[in-house]
Amino acid sequence: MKINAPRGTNDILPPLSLKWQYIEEKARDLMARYNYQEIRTPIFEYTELFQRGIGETTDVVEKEMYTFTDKSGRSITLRPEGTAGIVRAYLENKLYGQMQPLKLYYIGPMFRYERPQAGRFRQFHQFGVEVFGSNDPALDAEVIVLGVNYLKELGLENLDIYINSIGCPDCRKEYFKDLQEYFNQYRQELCEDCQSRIDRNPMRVLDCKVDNSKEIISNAPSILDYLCADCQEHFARVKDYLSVLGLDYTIDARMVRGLDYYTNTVFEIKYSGLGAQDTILAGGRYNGLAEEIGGKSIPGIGFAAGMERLLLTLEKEKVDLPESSELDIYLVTIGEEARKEAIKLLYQLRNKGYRVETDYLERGMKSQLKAADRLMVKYAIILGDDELAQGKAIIKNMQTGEQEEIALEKILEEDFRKE
RNA sequence: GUGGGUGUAGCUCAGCUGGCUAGAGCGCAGGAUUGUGGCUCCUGAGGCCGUGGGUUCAAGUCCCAUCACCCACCCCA
Repeated sequence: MKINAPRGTNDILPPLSLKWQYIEEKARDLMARYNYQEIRTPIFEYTELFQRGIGETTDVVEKEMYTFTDKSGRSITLRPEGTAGIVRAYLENKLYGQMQPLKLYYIGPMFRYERPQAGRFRQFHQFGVEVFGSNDPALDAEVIVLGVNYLKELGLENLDIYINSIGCPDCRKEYFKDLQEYFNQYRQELCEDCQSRIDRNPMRVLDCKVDNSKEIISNAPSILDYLCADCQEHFARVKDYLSVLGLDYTIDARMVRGLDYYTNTVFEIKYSGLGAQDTILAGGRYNGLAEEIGGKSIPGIGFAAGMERLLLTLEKEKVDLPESSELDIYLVTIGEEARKEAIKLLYQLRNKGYRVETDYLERGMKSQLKAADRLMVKYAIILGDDELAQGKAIIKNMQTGEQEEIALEKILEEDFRKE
C-alpha cells in the first residue's frame, strides 16, 4: 500500500526549494539591518501554553490544535503559531535581563488542523518578529514598516495595509459591555455563531463574514470611541510615525484579531487576488501576554507572515525568483584513463570554489554535452583519452560554441567565472 | 465540521451517448558517418485510467462507497 504525505502538508521540492531559500535569505538580510536576532524554539510545547496564551475560546485552541499525550502522560501540542513559545522562552531564559528592547525573529513550521484550501495548509511556515520590553509607539511603527518593507523588497507593490487599535483591557471593559448591550438588541438578526460570540467575545461579531454587510455591524459602537487617554495617545503616535514614513494605510475600526492576546495596535497586510485567504502578514501588540502565561508584565509586539501565501502572491504578481542553481562547469569525459584524471580534476575545481558537475551514467559525449546544455553551464571541459595522451583538455564555451585546447596543468589557473 | 468540483503516462490534458492492442503535446532515454549541446527528424521506455465493490456479454466511460487533491464556508499567516 502506498503511503502519502499527510493531508495539508507539502513536500518542498527543487527547484521550488530555491525560492524558499531566496525569501528566507531576504528575511534574514532585512533582519540584520533592523537589528533583529534569530530565536529557535521547540516545534512542540505543553498544551497549556497555547491555551493560556492564545485563549481558550479561540478557534485555534478550540478545534485546530495538533494535541497528543506523550509517554509521560503530559499533553503536548504542535505549535499553531510562534508568539506564545517565544514569550515562554523569553521568560524562562530571563531574557528581560538583557539589553532591552529585545528584538527577535523566527522562521519555521506551524501546525493547525484545518481543512486545507488555497493558501491554507496544516503544516505551514511563518516568518515572524517579536519585540519585548518597550511600549514605544515608534516600535509599533517599526514593526509595521518592517513587514511592509519585507514584502516590498521581495517585489510586491499592490498591498493593502490595515491598522486599528483595540485598546487595553481597561478600555475594552466598557466597550464590551456596550457592545454586548447593542448586539443583544438585534440578537435574532445575527447568525448563529455571532449569537454565541456576543457572550464570549463580542468584538468577534464585528469581524463576522456572514453578517458583515448588515447595518447592525456598521452601526455598532466603535472601539476607537472607547480608547482610554493612554491608548488614544499611543495610537495617535503610531499613526504619526507611519505618516512620517509616508506609509499609506487604512484604519479599519472593525478589525479584530483571532488571537486573544492582542492589545492596542493591530494590523494586517493583504493582497487581493489570493483567494479567500488574502492576509499574508499580520500582527499587533500584546502587552498582556507575558503576564497571562505566568510571567512578569512585559510589553511586546510582533507580526507573522505566511510563507506559502507569500510565495503564492509572488507567483501571481509574476515576481522573478530564482528558477535553477547555476553551474560553472560540466566535465565531459571519454575513456577510462581520462575518467580517472577527470575525477581528480573535478575535486580540484570544486575545492577552488567552482560549481562543477560530471556524468555518472557512462553516457556518450553527445549526451554529456546535452546534459551540460540543460544544466546551463557556462563551460564544458572535455577530457578524452586522446587529450590525456597529449596532456591537454578542451575548454568549450557553451554560449558561443568556441573551444580551445589547454594544457592540463593550466586548467586550475583559468577563470571559469569570466563572462 | 459543512458544501461544490476533480482524480487517465513524470507533467498538462484528450478519450462523444459503455464496445476493439488507452492516445497527444511536453519531458525522459537512445539514434540521424563511428568524439561535440541548443533547432529539426526518427525510435523507444513509461499507465492495474485514485482505491474497493456493483450493474452489464462488455466499464476509463454508468451506480455506490472510500481516499486524495482543488475551491468555498468557518478561522487564520
